[in-house]
Amino acid sequence: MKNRVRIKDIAEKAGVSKGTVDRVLHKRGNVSPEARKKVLAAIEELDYQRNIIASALAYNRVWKIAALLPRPEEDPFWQQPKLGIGRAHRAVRDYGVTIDFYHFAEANANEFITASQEILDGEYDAVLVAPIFAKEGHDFLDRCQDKGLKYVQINTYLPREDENFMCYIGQDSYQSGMLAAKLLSLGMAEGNAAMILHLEKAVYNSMHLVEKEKGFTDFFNQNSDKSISLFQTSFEDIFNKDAFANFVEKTLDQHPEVGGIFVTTSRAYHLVEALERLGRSQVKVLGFDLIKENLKHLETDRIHFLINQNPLKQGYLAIINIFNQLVLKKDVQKIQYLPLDVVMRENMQYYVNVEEELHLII
Amino acid sequence: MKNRVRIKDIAEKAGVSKGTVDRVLHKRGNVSPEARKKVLAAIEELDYQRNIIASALAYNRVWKIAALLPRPEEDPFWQQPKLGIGRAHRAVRDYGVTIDFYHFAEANANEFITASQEILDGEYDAVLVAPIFAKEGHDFLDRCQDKGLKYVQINTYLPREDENFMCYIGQDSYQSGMLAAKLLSLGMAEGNAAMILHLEKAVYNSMHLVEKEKGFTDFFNQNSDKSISLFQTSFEDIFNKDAFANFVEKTLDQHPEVGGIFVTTSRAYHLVEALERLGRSQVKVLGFDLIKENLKHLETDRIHFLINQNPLKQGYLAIINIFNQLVLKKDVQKIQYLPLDVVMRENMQYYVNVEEELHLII
DNA sequence: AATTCTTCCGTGCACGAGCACATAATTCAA
DNA sequence: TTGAATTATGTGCTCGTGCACGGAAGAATT
Repeated sequence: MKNRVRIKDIAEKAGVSKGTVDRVLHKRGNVSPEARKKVLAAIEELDYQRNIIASALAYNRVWKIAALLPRPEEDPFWQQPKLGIGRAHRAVRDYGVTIDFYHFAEANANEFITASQEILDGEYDAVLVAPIFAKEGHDFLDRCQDKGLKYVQINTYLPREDENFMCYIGQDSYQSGMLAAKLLSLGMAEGNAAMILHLEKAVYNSMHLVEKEKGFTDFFNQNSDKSISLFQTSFEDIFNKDAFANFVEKTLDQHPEVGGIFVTTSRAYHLVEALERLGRSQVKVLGFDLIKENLKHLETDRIHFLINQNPLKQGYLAIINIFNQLVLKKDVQKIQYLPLDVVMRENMQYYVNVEEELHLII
Repeated sequence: MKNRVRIKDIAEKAGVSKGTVDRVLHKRGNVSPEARKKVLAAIEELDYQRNIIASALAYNRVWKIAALLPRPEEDPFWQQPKLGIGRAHRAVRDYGVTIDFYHFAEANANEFITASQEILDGEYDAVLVAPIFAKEGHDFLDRCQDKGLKYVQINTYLPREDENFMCYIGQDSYQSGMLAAKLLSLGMAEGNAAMILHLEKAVYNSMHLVEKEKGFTDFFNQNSDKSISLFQTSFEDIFNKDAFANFVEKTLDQHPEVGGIFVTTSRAYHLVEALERLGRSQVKVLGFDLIKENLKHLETDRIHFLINQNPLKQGYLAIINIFNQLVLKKDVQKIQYLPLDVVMRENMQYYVNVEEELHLII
């Protein structure tokens, strides 16, 4: 590593010792104005940049990060961010970063509260959280704020202004609705209808579902080259297959002109299985997330489009961003939207592969 | 950084000195079988993993990488890999990695030869190359092989078997043709025609254009739910706008049923401008690459789809892969296809943003 | 004038791995 | 059985940065 400017070089140039340079660099005080000036001039002139490697080695400290996510055993979606966090951890481990996982059930806000309390008591440097409960999420982040604990949000965005909010990594739900509408509209003819289907409990507590629906309807309002009618439905009890098939059948009978169905959650595969039972597979289906169950149907073109939420990347980038800010002291962007990947049978393999093998520094 | 197992810990556990452990780890020999056995047992038991940070600092060597690409001033596409290489360089700089750029004109194989000779003379540890000339590319890689110089290919893949071939980072051209066909077919009706348009000189010297065309036609052969006819055209002299407009007009007059045009290169914007002059903007257009000229038309829905070749990521990952193999001594995958991103007006902003700010370790 | 207290600055060790050199143990030859 | 050659092992310095400690110089107090 020749030619790289070292602290020692600055010290020589400025005619002081490396200790003084160090005090200037770290703003530790106890430096005379003249010495300070000479050091700063030397830093400027030689274009000094701290050697991160040596710095990390010398620091020899532990950066404690907590990750607070829904239980991955219950929903395959949440395995992906956890995987991404693990990958990122391997990339930054040698800098002294440790990560502890805390989990809660997706339907259980109390578990969220309990886990978040443990984190607050745990002397962490930063926390990565998926604040899927709006109220409890805000409460937790308020307390992080009080305690001076830095946090990164993934997947769900709770708008925040305080100093400790590092960044949000996730999707633009509204725009994903727009994109869904565009994709479904491609194959639809004049007079067709588009159906919005929420397969989730308590839809209107989930801001991102509301936003998706809004984007979807706005697209059709703004693009009126074909006249397409819209309607919205939802169904909660998806594990009751008969009831669900009945519901689908009745809805389609009422709306025989349906040309496309927008499933706002990751459960498009349930719809497809119902459609198949009913022998109504000609309608186009769009859903979210590259989970196994969906991919199976994408491969046979029964699901026509999936929008990828990049959950692995969400976890990966959240850790990398914490690392950049905490350890490398870089500024990071507050809102980081991941791309809305359009996945079809013809390009799915690459997204699935990428999930398997994110080719970054390990 | 507590609890991490160090060489010293292994030495103590095995009852030898850290020098002996070092000799075992680096297979330097001069270790008695018994000592070796004890050391290996200790490594196993304590699950030792080398501290990359400390290792890089101690190595204190320079890794010289050469990058051989077309001149970015001549084609905006090639600015992107160069940007990606720069980003990656910042991420690995402190490990002692240096990168020198060599450029050649896209139409000038002699410049390629000259530059590659300089690289061969330059004592590099690895070279990143876009071997867009098949013959000259193979010649160069043969000489790398003779000299023991490791190489990574981006963008264009020349199949190689030798030891020095590290990996290929780029696209699957055949599959991108398939995807293009699927996308254009979505909006087409029974009896429509799809047009393949090569806007490039010497098309049949460019393997990737041939592959794209093949994928495109294979899609329609394999999916015959609608009967769509296909035909192929090409035009070289794109900078002669009148001649090109004439050509487009004549072609469309001969094929009035054209519902979609597949532009196999990054020059879709030329087509769109010609169509506009002719007042024939209703036909769907698909092209490649998120360059400024294309994005302008994507935004107004005159280009309907762009397939992203991820040129920035190609450059970024090429360097990261060299780093992983050279410095960190990890195995890397030989063929790494990047995803085929479907970009439309509704999701373009995210891909453009990502190009601006790749959020990785800097 | 002698003392404490600041302010300023330099020296030296630590981090963990790599590697050169010195030294100890063993083998082999004469 | 002694000396040389070979093999095995340990010691200590290096990389660049961070930080603690201690000393010097000057200001403030008695």
